[in-house]
Amino acid sequence: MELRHIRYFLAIAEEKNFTRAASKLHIAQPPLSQQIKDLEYELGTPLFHRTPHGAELTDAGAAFFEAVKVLPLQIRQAKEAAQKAAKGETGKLRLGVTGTAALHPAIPAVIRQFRRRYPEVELTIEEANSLALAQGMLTDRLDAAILRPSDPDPKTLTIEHFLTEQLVIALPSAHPLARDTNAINMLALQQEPFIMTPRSLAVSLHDAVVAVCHAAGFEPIEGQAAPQIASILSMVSAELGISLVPESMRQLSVKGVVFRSIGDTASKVELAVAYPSLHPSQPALNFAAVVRQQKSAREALLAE
Amino acid sequence: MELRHIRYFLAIAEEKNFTRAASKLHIAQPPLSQQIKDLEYELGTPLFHRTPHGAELTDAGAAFFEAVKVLPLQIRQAKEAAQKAAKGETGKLRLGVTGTAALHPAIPAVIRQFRRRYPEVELTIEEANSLALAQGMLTDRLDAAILRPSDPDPKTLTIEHFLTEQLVIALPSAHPLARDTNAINMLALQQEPFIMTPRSLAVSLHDAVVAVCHAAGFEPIEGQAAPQIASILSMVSAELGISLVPESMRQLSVKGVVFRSIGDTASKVELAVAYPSLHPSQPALNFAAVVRQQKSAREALLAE
DNA sequence: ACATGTTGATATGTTTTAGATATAAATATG
DNA sequence: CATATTTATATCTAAAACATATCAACATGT
Repeated sequence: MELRHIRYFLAIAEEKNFTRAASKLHIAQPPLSQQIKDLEYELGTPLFHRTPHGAELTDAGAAFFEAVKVLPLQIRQAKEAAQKAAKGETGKLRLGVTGTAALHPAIPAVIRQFRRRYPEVELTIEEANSLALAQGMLTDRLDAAILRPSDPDPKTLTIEHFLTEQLVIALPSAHPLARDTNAINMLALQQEPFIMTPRSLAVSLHDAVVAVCHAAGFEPIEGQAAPQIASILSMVSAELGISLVPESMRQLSVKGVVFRSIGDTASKVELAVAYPSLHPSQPALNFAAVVRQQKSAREALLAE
Repeated sequence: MELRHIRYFLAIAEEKNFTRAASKLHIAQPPLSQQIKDLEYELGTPLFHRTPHGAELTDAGAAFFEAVKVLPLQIRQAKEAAQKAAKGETGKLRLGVTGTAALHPAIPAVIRQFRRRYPEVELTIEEANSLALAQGMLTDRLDAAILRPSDPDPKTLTIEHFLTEQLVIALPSAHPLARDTNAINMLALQQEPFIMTPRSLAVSLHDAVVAVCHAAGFEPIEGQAAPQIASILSMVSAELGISLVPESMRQLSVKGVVFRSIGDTASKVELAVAYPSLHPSQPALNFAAVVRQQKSAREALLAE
């Protein structure tokens, strides 16, 4: 039995007439009779009473009709389900976000935009450092991530730049330099211990901090290591040292910590969207597309 | 899209391997690849990731799988539904029973047997006189009936004899002849008015009564006409006359009525099963078969 | 490292079968 | 009773499913 038999059977059941059904099916009447004959042979029972004015269902035909009438709709829905999944309109997106990015207002904006555009995609968000995110994507635990890119990232990931932000200085509020709200010259910090995330966990942030110091002409004194942004700020608050953090951290107001701009040296850290190069899921590609679109919108806004 | 595509797709999804799926489907591997390619083209998206060690579902493939995995079962069930209906194991039987037959113990036995043999058939029973039953079958209100056959029944009905029963005399209990429990000679009744169903409603019963009188050598005096068996007996009870009724009526004990056997003359009325000759429903044929079987059983029992 | 055995894809020929055309048989209808 | 319906049958054609042979890609094991 093939779907053709079902389609032909249903057409005759509806038209109650072989000839009309055949023309509706865009075939001639003899092959239609033939196909129904084959179907009846396979079922072992006639499905229609043939009369000189058409055809009507037998009891067996009526029972068969009840069982198969939903099939064409089911087939159409199966097709649509496959196509929606292929377009990434259904399914799931396991998204990773690096800890120091979640506070940037562009990130929730991107996520909001994605949810609006793809409401049927089940979205789960995981927060971790950039290294863990990269590994998550390679081990198929994550589909895409917002992270701070680093050049030595393996070629197995596709990374698309999203935005660049400045670094700012996080100071204990009791620090002498905190009295002034003006920008601070980096050289004034060359004796301070720098609280940093270990390079192994967040390559690009670490390197950016070091680069700023080098540009100012000194090597930073490495103070306490801290794996997450929250712990950095509480260490600053505890007066264990100072830190350079992305400016979006200003969103976070922590007691005993003030932020100051860098006065003399240019600095930048990047946020990017990443997904596996090998078999990226369609929702991941769609998410990257939303990021690109948001990036254009941001840049148009900044250019005004 | 044809069911072949679904079957092939499901086989590969299960085996996760084109070659193994092909041998399971008893076809070679190239046509299988070709069919899947065609299916993917129709859906507009790949369904499998081909790898050097087999094939696994894409997201679209997984969505398609969820939608079509029940189809083979559904097709099988549709087939079975048609076959059961064709065998008369499902559907309905609208059965008519003539009023003077319902009391014969063989009738409930037949119905009980049919219900046991065809438990999924919806059975409705209607009681009416033989004429109404015959018309009901010709106007497709009834599928089969137990009735008292009469020769002039149109050739549009198939009638199969079931059993023959004797007539007995129904007397008011105050009647002088009721004092004796012996059989009564018909000639003793030639002055009594006979309460009868009109010939137009129950040809064979009427004719049988008249035949018994003729055999005894007299013309019965027609008394009150009564359409149903219950009214005959209450008229006898009211001493409006006497009546000849099928012996199964002895089951009915009506106050003021006694039954006596006919002493001298042979008499018989028949019960038969009937169904339309033109398009008998399978349940009707099955019912007739149960009647035949019950008839054999009865005759074997009586022959002992 | 390289031969070997997997995998699925491609090319081409054969066979099956769906469908077309022509016609017949059956049965209502004017 | 002729005519216009209906579905069924016979025969042919064209499409498509399938088979065989072969290839290309990749993993694996000596």
